[in-house]
Amino acid sequence: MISKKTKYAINALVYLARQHQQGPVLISQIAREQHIPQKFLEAILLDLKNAGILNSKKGRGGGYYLIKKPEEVNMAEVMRLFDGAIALLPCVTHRYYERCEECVDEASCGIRDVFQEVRNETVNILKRSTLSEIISREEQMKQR
Amino acid sequence: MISKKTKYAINALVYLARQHQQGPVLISQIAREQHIPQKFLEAILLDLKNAGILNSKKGRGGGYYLIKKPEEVNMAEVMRLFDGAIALLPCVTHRYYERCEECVDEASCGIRDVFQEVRNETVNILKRSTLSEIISREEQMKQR
DNA sequence: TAAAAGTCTATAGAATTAATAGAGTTATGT
DNA sequence: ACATAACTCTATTAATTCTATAGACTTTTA
Repeated sequence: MISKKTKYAINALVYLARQHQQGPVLISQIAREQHIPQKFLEAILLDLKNAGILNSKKGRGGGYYLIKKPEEVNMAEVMRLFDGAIALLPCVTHRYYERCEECVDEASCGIRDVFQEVRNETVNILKRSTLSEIISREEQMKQR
Repeated sequence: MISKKTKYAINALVYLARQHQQGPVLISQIAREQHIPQKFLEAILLDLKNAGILNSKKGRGGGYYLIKKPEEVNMAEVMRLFDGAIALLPCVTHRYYERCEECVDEASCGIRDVFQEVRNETVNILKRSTLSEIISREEQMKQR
């Protein structure tokens, strides 16, 4: 399961992507409308800003806004930022690789092979799932 | 990430499947050869027995052995047994369904739609990954 | 009938996740 | 200039889950 942090992050991003290029949005507004604890959300938005996805403006009339294009922000990136590796085994990730302590022979491990496949397929799906993709799917679903 | 419990379970199952129909295997032997803490393994094997995958024989010459055919035990089943749902979101599972508390409108949720896809693809892969499938892949990898 | 082997209950330590509190800093509009 | 709105940072805590261990008990069989 993904963490609440990731889920909150995605929801906030979709919310902000919907008002792309309409100026900064208050943290308090995002928190209220997306049902996210405000203090928790502050930390999340800050991480997204440090990752170069959002930017913020201080003072009166300030808030957070998207700086990447909605079609350039994908779910794999967001998940990695908050939950780390996407793979289900430490020995099948590129960036967070770690050997399984109990492993007898990694090179011929059939389990590893299976989860390698799961990881690849999952990353493929998550990479093509961008904010704009999500929003356009939502519009389609609403129309029916 | 999957839990160590699931990982240990899979390793123990593959180990037992390799000696299918050759009589009971000692817990202590599985623990030693697969590098699994023995007491922890005992609990795992018991769960697998209660799930109808293994059976045990007590007393001298006893131990655990596979009662399902190796081609009938798949990774989806094992993962669900120890880690619960395979899906990454509570709202996209069949057996463990739960609404996301913070969700504004589930019916038109684009995030849900994405993770639905991930879940379906993952379950497909895990279901076709049986013990015999894993073992035959391992044989292939060893030959090279 | 003793030893080998599985079964069961309880507990504890470690790690992670989720959430909150509060002080501090910065930018803005008037 | 300056009050205010808003973001930033550090600590702390509560809750949950995961991993592992201990020990007593029961069953089976040579």
